Amino acid sequence: MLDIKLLREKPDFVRERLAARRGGDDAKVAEVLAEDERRRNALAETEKLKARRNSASKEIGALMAQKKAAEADAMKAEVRSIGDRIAELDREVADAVARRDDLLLSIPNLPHPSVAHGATAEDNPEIRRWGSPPAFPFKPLNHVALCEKLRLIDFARGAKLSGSGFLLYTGWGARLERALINFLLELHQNEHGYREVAPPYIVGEHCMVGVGQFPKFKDQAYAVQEGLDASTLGKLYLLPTAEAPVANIHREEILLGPDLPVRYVAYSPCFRAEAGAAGVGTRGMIRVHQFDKVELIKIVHPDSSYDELASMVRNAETVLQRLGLHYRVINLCTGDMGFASAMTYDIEVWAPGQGQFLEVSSCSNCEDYQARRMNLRFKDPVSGDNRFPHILNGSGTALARLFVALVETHQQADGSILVPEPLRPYLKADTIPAGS
RNA sequence: GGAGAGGUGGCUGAGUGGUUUAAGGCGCACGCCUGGAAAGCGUGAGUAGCUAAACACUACCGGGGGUUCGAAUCCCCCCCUCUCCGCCA
Repeated sequence: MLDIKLLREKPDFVRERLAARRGGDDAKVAEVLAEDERRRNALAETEKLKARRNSASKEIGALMAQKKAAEADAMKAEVRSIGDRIAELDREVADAVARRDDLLLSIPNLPHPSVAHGATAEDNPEIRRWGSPPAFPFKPLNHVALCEKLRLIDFARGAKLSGSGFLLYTGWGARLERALINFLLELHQNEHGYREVAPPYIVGEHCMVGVGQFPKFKDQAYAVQEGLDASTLGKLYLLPTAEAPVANIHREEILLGPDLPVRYVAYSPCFRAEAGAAGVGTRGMIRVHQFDKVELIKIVHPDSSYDELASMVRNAETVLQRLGLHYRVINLCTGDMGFASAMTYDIEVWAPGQGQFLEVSSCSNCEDYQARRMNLRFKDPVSGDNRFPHILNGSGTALARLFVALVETHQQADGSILVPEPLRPYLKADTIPAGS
């Protein structure tokens, strides 16, 4: 969430930054400030009364010790009426805080000043391209045809088991998926300095709030309940990204300065309801309800967060370079950025069978927006103050679309798929044979 | 799921209704002492709110609610940890 002090001190600046976003509702600023004002007024009064009550209670104790019961009783009556007013004011404070915080939780992060103004994905500046689209001396197939021909994925039976949007990986397909997961984890751990963690795949609601998934995207999550006990519904959710548990690992802690930067890499499946997205580019593996992803998370000092973002993007790019896949990096404009992000780079890989770039990684600096929501702080070694660190997340990378680009790019004239050299130790094969 | 025990500051550990503004100890920071150190002595130190800032004040003893003039302490609900039992990959 945003810093309430920033809203108090520079409300016009906040309004202007919010207006630059798609869905940035700058009208909420005034509502937040009104609740904050109500809270402070009630708080000032209740604290004065509490000070009076505390001192009076001590006096009562002294009077009773001196056996002055009549005087003590008179004071008790006075304090009792103060107590009623305190209870009233405390309710007002609690109500104002609840309303203020509900509003704050629904306000997105402010875009970094350098982010390009724009409305849609059309306005995202392209930063760079790597490699070039492969040229085929034969008619290349798309991944759906390839997967069916090589029996990598059984789309029909996946849908039979769990409905459309769920994949059944089979044979070489399952092995390739597993090889990719291991390749990615080991790359980021061994070469890029991330610590590997394996998180729960079900997370509490507070974690979803912490990273900014909730309350806005509640309709996109799978809620789970315990058995038939519907009263447990709404407490636990299947994770839409490993960011949800991993970014929250240190929530409500005060990290020591030397602990930073913290860098984690985690594999997890990701579950997304994709409500309302049916029929939009849903053929094959491009948009599915469950996919695998290797996620990168960093918790860093505010001064170094943009350097850390740049290196995170390079870490994700390394994946595509090693696998010999053509890609481009774009910088999301104000209108296309995610809810919690101050700046986002997307990496899009070229899928020859689709004739388009597919997003396989999104690397964001959320600055202190998430840290504030999860009350994660660090002790600044210079000032000794407790401050909010910056939290970054990036896919390193999403697997389903990587799978698509890989098989489409490296398909051979004989129908086999050439396995890129760095992946061979993991798959224990040079090619996926045509007649598998 | 059942039974029992527990949750107090960075750690340890007192505290069953009123100078507790949470004792004592360990550890920490600073100072005195010393040639230097240790020991000793002294001082300080939690988190947040409020404030332009500071002082003061308020809140915080797992979380929430209640009783009371006053709650770490009494009552109720919940969460977590540990031990044993049951079930289980």
